[in-house]
Amino acid sequence: MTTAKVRSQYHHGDLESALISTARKLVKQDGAEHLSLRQVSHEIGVSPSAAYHYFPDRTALLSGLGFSLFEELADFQEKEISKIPGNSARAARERFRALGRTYFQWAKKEPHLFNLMFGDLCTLEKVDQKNHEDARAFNNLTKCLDELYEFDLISEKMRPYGELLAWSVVHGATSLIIGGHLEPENFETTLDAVELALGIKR
Amino acid sequence: MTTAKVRSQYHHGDLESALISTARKLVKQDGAEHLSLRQVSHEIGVSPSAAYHYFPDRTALLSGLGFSLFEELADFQEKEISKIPGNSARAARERFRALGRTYFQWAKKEPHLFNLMFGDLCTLEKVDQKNHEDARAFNNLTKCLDELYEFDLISEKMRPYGELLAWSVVHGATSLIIGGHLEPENFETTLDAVELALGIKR
DNA sequence: GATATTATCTGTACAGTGTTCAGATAAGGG
DNA sequence: CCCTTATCTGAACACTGTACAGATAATATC
Repeated sequence: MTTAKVRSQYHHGDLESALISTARKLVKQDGAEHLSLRQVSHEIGVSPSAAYHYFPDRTALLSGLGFSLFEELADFQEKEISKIPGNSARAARERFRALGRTYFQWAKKEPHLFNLMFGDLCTLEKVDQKNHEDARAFNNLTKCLDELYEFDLISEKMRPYGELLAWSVVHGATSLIIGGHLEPENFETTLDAVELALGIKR
Repeated sequence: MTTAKVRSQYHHGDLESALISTARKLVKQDGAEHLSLRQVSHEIGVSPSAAYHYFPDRTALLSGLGFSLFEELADFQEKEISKIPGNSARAARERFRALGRTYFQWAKKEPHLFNLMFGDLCTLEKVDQKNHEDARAFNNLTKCLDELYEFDLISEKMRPYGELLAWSVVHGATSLIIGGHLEPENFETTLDAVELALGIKR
């Protein structure tokens, strides 16, 4: 269904995306450390060693999945933000808040996938590609902050810290809440704190 | 050496702490997902099934280690902060900054251990004990913020958000830098941003 | 001090894992 | 139609977590 190629390939579909998508399903359920290559292969109906034609490693499949999740998160954020139209100051402020909220919402819905993205497995490898991935979310954040700045909704003193502060605090609160170190109702409070911190007027 | 009991136990030392400390060593080197119970046992010189008398599970050993790391981090922070004496406003500000810096420094030095603490494995289980662990770091933060407030170094408006904002942003920046999504030199900038955000006067 | 009880660890076994590699099978080009 | 190339299979190896029946040492009881 999601695959582009014709369904009736003779002894295979397009494996690469099938591997990633069923890996996604299994990681979503049980977490990254419980993902078994053999289980993925079995679920697809293919031999255990078939995957090695597309990924050199189990961890390569996982980090491949991880990178695709950065796209997925950015898609989700952009889709939600596009629901807030208008060129007003109020709309700009709501879009900024939605950017943080969607980050949290997505992670809350898919904690195992979120932990894969920011865990040990996507850490060292393929720095170039990864920077490409999270750059998209970062650019959205910059766009949002620029918009706030145009409407004079963010203090000049704090503007240079905008991206760093907003991303760090949203990511940190999300991560701590998912890990059970903070309660979920604290997230909106944190967003309030960010707005106050950046000098965004109510 | 670190063990309390006499060294010459007949056919065992005190295994529980030996298990945790060599698990610490191996996770520090290779990350939590590569920890093998058999390797731990072999390194200690004990049978593979011996560990099951102290931990029901491989993940139980890992989360046991994880909890001990919260103590270790708090120890490190308290040790460093105690190096900054005095009851001055300047000292209070430096202690606050040191609290964030030590969090980052420790994580930077032990990224695999840090990822274990806040990864999938220490997420769901034993909520009571975990709250006990990170409560110590949280109390230190509260103490620091109270001290700042006494010296009138933090705005009244922002004080209620102090713990949430500081912990989230420090944890978030740390996590993002360790994951390679932000550059390390951004951390001090982030601390500047927090101080500005909380209204701490230079 | 000898004996029974309990805590601690061993040995073996099983199912499942990642990974390799020589070959089978199908697809597509000459 | 054959032959090259991409794709997948099957068997094999070393390793893993875990269970369980027993061995061994430490401790308590008489």
